[in-house]
Amino acid sequence: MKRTKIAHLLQSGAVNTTVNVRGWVRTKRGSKGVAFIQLNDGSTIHDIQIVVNLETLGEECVKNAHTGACLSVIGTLIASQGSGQSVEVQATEVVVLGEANPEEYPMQPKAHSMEFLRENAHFRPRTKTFSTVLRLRHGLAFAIHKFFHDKGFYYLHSPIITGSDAEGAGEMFRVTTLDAKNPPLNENKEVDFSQDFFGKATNLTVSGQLEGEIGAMAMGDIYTFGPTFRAENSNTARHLAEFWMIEPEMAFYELEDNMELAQEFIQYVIRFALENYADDLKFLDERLAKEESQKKAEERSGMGLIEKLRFVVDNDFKRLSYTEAIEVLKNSNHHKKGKFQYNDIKWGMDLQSEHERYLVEKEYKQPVILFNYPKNIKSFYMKQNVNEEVGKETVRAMDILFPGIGEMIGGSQREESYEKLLKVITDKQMPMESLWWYLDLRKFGTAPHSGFGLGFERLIMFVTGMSNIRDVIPFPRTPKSAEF
RNA sequence: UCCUUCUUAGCUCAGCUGGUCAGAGCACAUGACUGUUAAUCAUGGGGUCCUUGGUUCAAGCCCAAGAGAAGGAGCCA
Repeated sequence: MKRTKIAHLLQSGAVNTTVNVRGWVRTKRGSKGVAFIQLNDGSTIHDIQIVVNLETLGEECVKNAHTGACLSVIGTLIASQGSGQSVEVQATEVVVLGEANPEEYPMQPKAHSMEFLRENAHFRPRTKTFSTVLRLRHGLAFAIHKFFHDKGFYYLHSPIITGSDAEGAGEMFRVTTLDAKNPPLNENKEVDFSQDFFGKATNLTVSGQLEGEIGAMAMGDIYTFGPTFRAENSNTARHLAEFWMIEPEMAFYELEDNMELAQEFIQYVIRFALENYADDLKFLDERLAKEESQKKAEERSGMGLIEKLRFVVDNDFKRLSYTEAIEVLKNSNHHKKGKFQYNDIKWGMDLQSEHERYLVEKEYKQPVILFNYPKNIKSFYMKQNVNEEVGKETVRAMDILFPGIGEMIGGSQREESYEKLLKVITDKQMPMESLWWYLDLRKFGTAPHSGFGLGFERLIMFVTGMSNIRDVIPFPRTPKSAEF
């Protein structure tokens, strides 16, 4: 008999039909004559209740239906006599496809700590919270493709292995087939990468942006969406060594167009989640409310998860130039009372996360777009603003800051002038030879263009309300941790 | 990488000033119960107190080193 997914079963409500459901046991309970099994197959957050009449079917058939076991159940979908659910399956046949020895199976029908679940990442998707996160992760990925596709953007597959070491976004993972114990050396006693697989030193990509610009300078609007890798030894709830990034790159976009697109994009995908994953979000909303109620009053965010998402969808993000932001910080009571750890606020400094958090969480209480940053603290490829006083040069960069997350998006208008870009590269003593093709884009048919990068996991964190980035990716990669 | 904290039963944790301190709840097993919703009730099994070394008459508790984890910082997305 053909299997019906639980999501479909609950939606159709076709009572008095015979169905076959298959899934994993959440809990089993019951008395002498009847057993109740909560079965879940991942298709929805909701379980289906299986009712087993032990007198007619015998106790043996559910003896091994412990938490975690996989079952195939044939039965009749009926209106439930109980109050916890509207329909249930009155079983006529229960087959245990895969047992789960309760003495050894680590998952239990109770709340586990997120740490424990990370250590059991192979069973983690069987929990309510994590399967909900995974459904939303899928939904958001789909929404991202839909948003860009509907706008006429092309999905460009930037390389995972890169020979370019000039992206400057962070420490890189070396990719090599050379013998780690005994690598070939050149005259200078350095590793001779000319003998390596690619004939040169290669790494895992830290960003697809530079390749994205190649796409934009021919296809107009493109986006990349793939894994990126940073070998930074950062141990925080907001960083991963392997994470997914979305990087659109658009020809003929100025910084303002870039900011507009970024806001529209975030609002679109969040609206998509609200419209298509209401049940999952409701569960996360309640979960977060429970968590919040245990916090001290001053640490509470004051808004529920769904409320927060609606707010972001319905309101324009606050736009603020870096220079204005410095003024706001300087004039804040927080600063005057010396409450910032780095309280010496002056133009030209890189904003610390406490400053960003103050702006987003205390001053404006909404997403904030900061733009026009000092040239000296930003990347080489960003376009410089014109007519500025000496020592106060800025570039057309923008960051979008989110409450609880920090930087969600970093982007800029790119320098399209060959001469200006060449000068910056020379001044910064960057390796010209690996950037020849990047410079060629300016030499031949250059155009104003812009783009940004969005950390997919940080978006998922915001939408799900999860507080640790390791809990929004199936297989987190962090320093000292690559199990599974 | 730095700072702080943590590591006791399968899980979540308690364990006071170093001296009946090997404990609870849940889970699990067995039994009871005619429809349960984290079912309930009774009984039971279950421990390298992270590791190593030290102090002490005596260490789960104090000290040192190591391992792992969490939170914060830096870096960033």
